[in-house]
Amino acid sequence: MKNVASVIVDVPAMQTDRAYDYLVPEEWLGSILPGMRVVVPFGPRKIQGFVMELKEKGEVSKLKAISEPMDLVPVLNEELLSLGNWLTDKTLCFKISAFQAMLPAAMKAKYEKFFRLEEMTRLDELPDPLPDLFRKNSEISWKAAQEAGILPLIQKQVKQGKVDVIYKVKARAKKKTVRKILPAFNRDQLEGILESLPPQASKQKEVLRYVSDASNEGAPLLVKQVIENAGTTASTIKTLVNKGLLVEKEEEVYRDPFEDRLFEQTSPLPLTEQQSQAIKPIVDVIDQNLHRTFLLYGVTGSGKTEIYLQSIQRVLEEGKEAIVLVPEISLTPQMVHRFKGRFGDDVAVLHSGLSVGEKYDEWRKIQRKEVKVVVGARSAIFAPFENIGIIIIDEEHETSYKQEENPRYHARDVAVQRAETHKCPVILGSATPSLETFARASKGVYQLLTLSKRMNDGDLPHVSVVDMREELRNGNRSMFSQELFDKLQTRLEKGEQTVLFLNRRGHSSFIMCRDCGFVVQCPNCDISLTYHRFSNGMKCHYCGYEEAVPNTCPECTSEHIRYFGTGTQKVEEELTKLLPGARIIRMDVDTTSRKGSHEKLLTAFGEGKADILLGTQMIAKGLDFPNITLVGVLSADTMLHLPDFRAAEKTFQLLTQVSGRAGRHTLPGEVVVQTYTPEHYSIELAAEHDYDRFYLQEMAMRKMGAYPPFYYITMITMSHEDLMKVVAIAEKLSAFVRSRLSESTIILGPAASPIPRIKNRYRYQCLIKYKREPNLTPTLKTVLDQFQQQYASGGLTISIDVNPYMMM
DNA sequence: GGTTTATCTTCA
DNA sequence: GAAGATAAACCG
Repeated sequence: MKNVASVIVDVPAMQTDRAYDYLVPEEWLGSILPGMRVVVPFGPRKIQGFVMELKEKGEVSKLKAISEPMDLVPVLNEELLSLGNWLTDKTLCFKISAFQAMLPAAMKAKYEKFFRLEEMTRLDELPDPLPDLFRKNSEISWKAAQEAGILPLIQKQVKQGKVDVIYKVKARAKKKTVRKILPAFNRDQLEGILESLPPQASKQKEVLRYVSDASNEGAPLLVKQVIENAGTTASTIKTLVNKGLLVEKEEEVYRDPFEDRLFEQTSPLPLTEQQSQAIKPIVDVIDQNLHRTFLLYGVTGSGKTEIYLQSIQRVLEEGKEAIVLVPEISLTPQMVHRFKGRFGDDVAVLHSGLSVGEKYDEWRKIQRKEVKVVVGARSAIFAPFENIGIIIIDEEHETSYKQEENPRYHARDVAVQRAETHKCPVILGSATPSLETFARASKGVYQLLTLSKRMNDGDLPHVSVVDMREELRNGNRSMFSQELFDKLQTRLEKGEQTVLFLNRRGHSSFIMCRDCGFVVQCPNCDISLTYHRFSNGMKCHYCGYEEAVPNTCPECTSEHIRYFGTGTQKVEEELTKLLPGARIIRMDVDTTSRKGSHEKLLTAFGEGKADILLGTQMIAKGLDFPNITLVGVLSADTMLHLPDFRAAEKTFQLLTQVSGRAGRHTLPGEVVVQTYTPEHYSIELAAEHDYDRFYLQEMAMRKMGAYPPFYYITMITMSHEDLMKVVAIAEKLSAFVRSRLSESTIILGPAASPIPRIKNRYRYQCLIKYKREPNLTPTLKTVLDQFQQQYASGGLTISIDVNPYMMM
């Protein structure tokens, strides 16, 4: 009899990163299955866990029993369970983190502690104010006790055995319900009932008539609607329920994030010659149930989405499911429209803009097989489908597909892994593929499909690169070059729209003293504080530290201290000064933080309510309005100087992407790129729309620097409050790693991180570059093991990032 | 991660 | 020698 469950418990720590065995109580035998969440006793408390497998015998002799199951059916199927193990191996994360990453946040448990009277304890034994409190409630929450300042008092009672501590696991997920009512009689009885009611109860009679009439077939009616349609109130209905004439019931509903939106149904569009060529191999692979990865390399506007849609159509016809990943989808409502438009209610949407509850509901639609297609951001790659027929990753090169916290996975790798098990194709789509992907396509590891023509046969916009040093020499000190300014003005006159694009990184507005050059820095992190006009304060992006803007320089007491840099707010100010008539929409963290505001601003712009859209990289995506004929990039090279070997690649991708926003329809588009380094190949070649040459040039650079795709890299970052300690540990750690890895492997460092201190912790890093290193994972595991003690006691943290995208 | 248990400090 | 602080061990 398999009545022992091995369980991964919700304690993300090295020591607990293994399965614990529990007895399955008789009453749950057969209903507790692998992949379910359960509540288990762990030490003195109760926590959540995932059942891995059922077996006959436990590892130790006496086992505790599972307290209760948290699910009716498994939330992780067999495939996802083994995918979790794979993820753990690949990213060196805790098992529990891997499983939690695969589920919506709503399913992560919350814990709370309570005090309860021991059975034998009488109230008068306790000191004030405990008797009163326990008289009111049989349980006092830990938090409440703490807030009331009586925590030490209660804990004393606990020690004396008079009060007990109990631990509760709370499910975060709440299913949304609506109240509905049903008549408790059938239609023939209605007249009799109406007569039996007192004559003055006219409202009640009206409601009964309405309900009896409206609920044919005995379908329950929404209370809300009855109130509206019968012109009554909640209390009338309540009275009728109390009289037993109506039956009330709660019914579960999905929160619908797209409730009041209509999606116009679309049908497959005829494909161009190139599109048909590209889709053929995909369809072949679908028909043959094969796994293969395709790179769909198509210039902006070449119709990649239609290929996605028709491939999915094929997959659905075969009775299978599809996963579509898009970068931070809340930014591309247009994409949602296209999928909902084609596949209607078969589509679930998972993106960061949804509330926890909404995400949970969308996830359950997938789990219950109520949808066939999921469109979502990174984590949607874990959608619990069981019969996947295709996985599509749009804008494959986007770095948001890499999760920057544990488990540090890349959705692309997970996609390929899942597609292998499901024997289905993966399609990576991009106009500017990542070097890694394009290199694989060139080598034939991926199959390359090319779309070189724009669908409307339009030309790519003309890009002119403006040397800002030249502008400066000519005495133009503003942030707009003469050329950009002239073109802006022409657009305004013609009533056409402009998008102005500002690189945020490295140019956020900091506070600097004009006399001595002093920059206000965060006291906890080695980074300058960012000015926020909203609160007239300065904020640290890393630790959240905030302080008011000083009136005088703390260094030299000069009064010429003010904010610098080209924040979007500042650009907006200058724009209104230079072009007083222009209507501007600004999109940045400040104006888009509220839910739905992003879409609202975009819609307003699309409806022509503004002449200029000004924003950070968030506007680079999914912007597709016919009236945009000018795109301006204010400073193309800010990103170029970051300490990141992908800086050139990112610059190229970004410039290509923004330029693609201009002239997508009948009106021709123009792009102006302002830069201080016009000779840089990433800027030059982006202006020429020449990805192929950029690829060759950048590959040469990567080869020289021994970077991906020629080498794999893994980054180890150590941090500690004590600078000397972290230096010592870093030395020891890298020496150890060096001793265990092969000769051909390059180990850089240890060296201080580009941001040497965050939240008062000093950071050192070590970069490992390797071509083939079978010993790497075991070595890293040993590292984690060996430094565990200091990890636990000395406040050391080690983070390992296999294939990092953030080098800071 | 939280809790209990073992070990070390500190101070009368 | 007890109370308090800190490190180590364990959780089935």
